[in-house]
Amino acid sequence: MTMQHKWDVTEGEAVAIQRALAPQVQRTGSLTLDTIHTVAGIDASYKEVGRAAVVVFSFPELQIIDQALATRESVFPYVPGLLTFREGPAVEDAMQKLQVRPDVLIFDGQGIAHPRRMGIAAHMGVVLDMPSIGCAKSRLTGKYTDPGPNAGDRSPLYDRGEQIGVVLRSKPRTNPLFISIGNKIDLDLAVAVILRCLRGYRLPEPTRMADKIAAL
DNA sequence: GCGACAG
DNA sequence: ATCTTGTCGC
Repeated sequence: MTMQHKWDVTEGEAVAIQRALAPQVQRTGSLTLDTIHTVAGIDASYKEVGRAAVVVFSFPELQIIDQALATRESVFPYVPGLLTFREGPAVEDAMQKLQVRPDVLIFDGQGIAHPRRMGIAAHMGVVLDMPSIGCAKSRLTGKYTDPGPNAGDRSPLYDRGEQIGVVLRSKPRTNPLFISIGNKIDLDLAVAVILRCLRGYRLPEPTRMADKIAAL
């Protein structure tokens, strides 16, 4: 059974929560490219307060059909590996304001490509009990060889004997994206969804738009 | 003990 | 994440 947890915790408690929640991540799902009709991009920005933006797009048309914004006092500091405890609260608020419940969530951060396999996409996927994908702009953990120079070229991301994600060249002459599953989806479908959300920019349309809207 | 380190 | 103009390259 999935239940909620508090966000007002110490770093030690945050790590304990990640370890306790990790077993609840579902690395496969029942979704397919044909049953996905909506995808949402999620991102947050920080100044005095934190702002989280969620933008829902029709899929595969990629037209905006809903969006929500939420602000929250930033309490937890940015600590590599504990990003969820900084951005999670605002994301949770924004998700609650949404009128449409998207089929898949795309986060600007890691999914299971994380030391404890609990990056923000995996964590929020479990808490919200929704399919989710991690689409980070840089590496947190894992080893890989640079993917080829063409759009679509990819190479596996490994850590401790298992593949935890895919390093994807989304656009020529730009740094690759780090794709990993969040919850209730498999890696192949996650990559397929990201590829179909690309529109000529390095970032997929959902997170690119959420990024733009979250910026203060 | 020395690096690495999502946003 | 954020501070920040112009500039090199496709």
